[in-house]
Amino acid sequence: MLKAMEQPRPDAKLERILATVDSIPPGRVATYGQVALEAGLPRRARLVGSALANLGQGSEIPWHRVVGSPGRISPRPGPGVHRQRQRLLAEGVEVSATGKIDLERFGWRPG
DNA sequence: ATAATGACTTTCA
DNA sequence: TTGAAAGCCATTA
Repeated sequence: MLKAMEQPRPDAKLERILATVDSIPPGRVATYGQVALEAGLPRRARLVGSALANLGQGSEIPWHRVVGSPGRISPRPGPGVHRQRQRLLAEGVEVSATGKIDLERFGWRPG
């Protein structure tokens, strides 16, 4: 028998991560580490980044609501940073020209 | 199995 | 306050 089909869902973790990101309310932002923690995966901040990087264009996931620990949009190649800033501004989140966000005011607080 | 990589985080100068 | 260095860990090569 082929065990090629019985994959133990490598995506299971990513599913949880994406679900968590999807639960971030509009006008709020969460850090990568925070998302990982909420998804039940402590210390997996980088995995969250990978998951988002893997998203297609047409994804419904609000990836723009995820930022780095200091409340700053994580630098990356491409126009992603700019688009993220635009989307956040459109939601009413104050983003400085350098991509800084006040987590005290716009940080997501689960619970 | 070993090594390199990355949308991260924390620590230290 | 800023920037470099090390720590972390699943995914890829």
